[in-house]
Amino acid sequence: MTTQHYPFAEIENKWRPIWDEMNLYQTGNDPQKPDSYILDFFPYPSGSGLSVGHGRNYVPTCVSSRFLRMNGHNVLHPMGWDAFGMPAENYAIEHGIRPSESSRLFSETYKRQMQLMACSYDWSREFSSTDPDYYRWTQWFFLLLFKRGLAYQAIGSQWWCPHCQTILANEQVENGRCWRCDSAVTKKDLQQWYFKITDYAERLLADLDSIDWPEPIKIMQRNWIGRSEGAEIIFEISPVSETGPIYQIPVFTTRPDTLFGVTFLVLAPEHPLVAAITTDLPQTAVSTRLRAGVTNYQEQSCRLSEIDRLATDKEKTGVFTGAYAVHPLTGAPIPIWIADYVLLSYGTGAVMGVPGHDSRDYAFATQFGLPIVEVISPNGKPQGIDSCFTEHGILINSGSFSGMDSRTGGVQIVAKLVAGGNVSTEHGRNGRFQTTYRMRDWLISRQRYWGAPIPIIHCPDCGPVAVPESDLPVCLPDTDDFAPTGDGRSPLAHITDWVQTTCPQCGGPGQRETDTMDGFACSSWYFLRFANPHYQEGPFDPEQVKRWLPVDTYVGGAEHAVMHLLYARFWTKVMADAGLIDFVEPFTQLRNQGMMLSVKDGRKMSKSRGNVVTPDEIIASHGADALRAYLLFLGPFEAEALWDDSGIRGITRFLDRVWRLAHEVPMTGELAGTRHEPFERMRHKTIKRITAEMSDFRFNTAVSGLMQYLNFLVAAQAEAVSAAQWRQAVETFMLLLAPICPFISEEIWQTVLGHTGSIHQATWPAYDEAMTHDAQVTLPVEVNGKVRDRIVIMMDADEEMVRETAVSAPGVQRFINGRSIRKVIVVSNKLVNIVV
RNA sequence: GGGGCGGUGGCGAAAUGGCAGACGCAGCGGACUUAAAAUCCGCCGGAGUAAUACUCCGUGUGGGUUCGACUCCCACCCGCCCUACCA
Repeated sequence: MTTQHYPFAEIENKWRPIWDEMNLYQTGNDPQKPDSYILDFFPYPSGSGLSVGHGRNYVPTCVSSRFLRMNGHNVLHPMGWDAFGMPAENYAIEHGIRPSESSRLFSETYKRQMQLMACSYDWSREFSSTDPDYYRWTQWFFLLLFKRGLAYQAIGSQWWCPHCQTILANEQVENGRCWRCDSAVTKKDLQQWYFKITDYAERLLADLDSIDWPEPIKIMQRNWIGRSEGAEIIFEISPVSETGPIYQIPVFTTRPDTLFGVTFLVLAPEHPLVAAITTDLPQTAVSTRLRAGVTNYQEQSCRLSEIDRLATDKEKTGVFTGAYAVHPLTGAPIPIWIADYVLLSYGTGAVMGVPGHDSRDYAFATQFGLPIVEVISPNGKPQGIDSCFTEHGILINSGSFSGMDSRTGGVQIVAKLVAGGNVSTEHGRNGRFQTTYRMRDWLISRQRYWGAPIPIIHCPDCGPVAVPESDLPVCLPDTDDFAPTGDGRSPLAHITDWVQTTCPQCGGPGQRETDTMDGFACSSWYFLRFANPHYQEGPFDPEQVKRWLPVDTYVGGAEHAVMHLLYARFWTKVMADAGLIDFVEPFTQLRNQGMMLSVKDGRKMSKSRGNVVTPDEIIASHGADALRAYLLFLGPFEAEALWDDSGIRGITRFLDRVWRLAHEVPMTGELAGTRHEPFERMRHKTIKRITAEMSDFRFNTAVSGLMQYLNFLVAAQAEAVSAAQWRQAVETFMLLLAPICPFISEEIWQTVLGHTGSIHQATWPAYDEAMTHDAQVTLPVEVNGKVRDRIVIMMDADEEMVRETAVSAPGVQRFINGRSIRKVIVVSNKLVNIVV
């Protein structure tokens, strides 16, 4: 019986229920075997379901898991849902259902599609971050951070998305726009909860060196953390009157060496000291105008959209406050300005203006006619102030520091300030060495319903009090009234029954915190839960976590480079500090799959662009095996790939030919007396190659390697190969193909080859190194770097012999043409190059 | 402005110091067929030549290192992505 085409639908329908029945992908538990934990990023199910683009993530990890299982590993390859958050909630609002319902619908679709693609997850470990059994422990972790002083409340001017009606964290604002809905964001003052991730900045930076992550991701994290070494320098303000208070303005600078070049100070418009120091002497017309100007400017910069304010090419703006600071080393009066190019949230919210050596300060000074002083020069001679010089050099015009190298000088200037400078201060010093980080604390409050409630009770007498662990979870109340109200408070605030409670500390009346947690809290520890998702005694089972964690291979898109991946590292370090776990990095190896672009417009596949191809349609028309193989074949795992429907025909043809070959070649009968040598060598070569490529995430070349092996086998049908050898070749082929194309390989394995067990529980084939190359090799022989002839010699032949054979080859002689040979390079088993 | 990634046939790509274009798509020619589909065989970077053959050119551009460079180094051009007054 020879069937022309591989009947994918029939074969898939046959095996799906059988595999389910035998629980094929259950996590291994054999103490003799090594354990491997291979994990996909926690997906956030959306209403549009999966596109083939998602397969770029899930298929490779599945193939890897299958490969490891066949290589004798216990494999933990689980899947679950990061289901709190706005898409589910917005969908619920639009469709008049509850978010719990929309979340369930979305994750069911994801699961169905993943199963369609034959992703080999252990579904018995599935959970959702929205299960009270799960978020109970997310709340437990909140309390852990709270008790360790790492969760705190502060009032702050925060990003506010008018469309989503919620506060956003810094990293959720992209170019002044909301990362989810793309609306322009504004600012709003609210009491918020923060996690003190900045306490871990140094360790988050340092430990990057110990993990096997793509270098670009590490670089992005380093940039995000933004460590910057310099000094804090304190400027005192000349008192406005004899009795007035003496204010101090600390500034952060990376260039203390330029201190003698300071000609002004600039505060952020929102800086708390602005109102206090702005000259307020109503008897003079000038200062009244100043005060009005400052107030006016402050209002203006609040109103400016973030996009405008961040536009670096716009003209510098600012106003003078009327106040003067005292230069800590020279005692000179320094005018104090405010300007929106200084950010309150970085450093101290104030900078010293050094127009001679900072391009922004230069632009500002030029704009407002402020003096420019040159204090660094490349060669120690004044260069003039027509432009600003931002490099290091030799200090000039810097008192006793003149003539020093600016790096040395900077250190000495700070040392002088630490000792007290020339101008006395109350603290006895005018500065110190200081390291600043660009990273801010992690804002976790969300004024939305669909999230894990923050487990805090506000008591008028005791302040914010932790909900006792025994009272967890603080469940989300069932309500139909979950739409945001636009007043900046969570919808939970309107559910009085839920809000009103008693203080666990004093027993008096208390009110529940109504903010919910950022979804990134849920995804900061889920990888621990998978080790034993049904554990009830704590967030995770310490014994199973010891066994499986940290995650061996973690796979997802590069877009989470600074959010999820930084938060999860932070929580892991907190857990380690609390003695809960014995490792400090959650993901030993990270790999990023490339984006899937549509061939239609060359852009990322997304529902809004209308260029989505779903796995459902491809599996219906070509089968799951073809989809899987094609996804891998498109290009390198980590590179972006273009989805082009027409290319999948190549895979379909390949599977049809595999099907036919397996049915056509003779696999029973007498073993011939002699073994077909090249046939056997090719088998070993292919095993070696595919094994290496699978281990190395080089799935695209693994697929083409299998195609080449098939081409070889098809051609070998013309050769005299014994039935036994054919059988062995077809078995090997199916085993190598099994992780990529689980259905066709299983069908041939059991039905054609007659095995009784599943191919997915079979052992990966072994190869003999000695058989992975031929006895003879053909070497190209070059003359002056150009191939002129080929010689056939024995593998590992003696170099002298190779040289002689090469030189005497006719094509070579023709080109040497009597010239003298200067050098002969012999690269063993590769090539010969003759230099004449 | 800063950072990252990339640039190889008509297309997706392979080769990471050693025969550039494996493997596949599309295309062209042929076989089979009444015909088509499917399948199979062949060709498939450019130029020169009647031509087997052969020669030359060719991995964004220009230099360099090397017996030898898609690969390493320097400079530049182009595209995409991220980030942005971070003091």
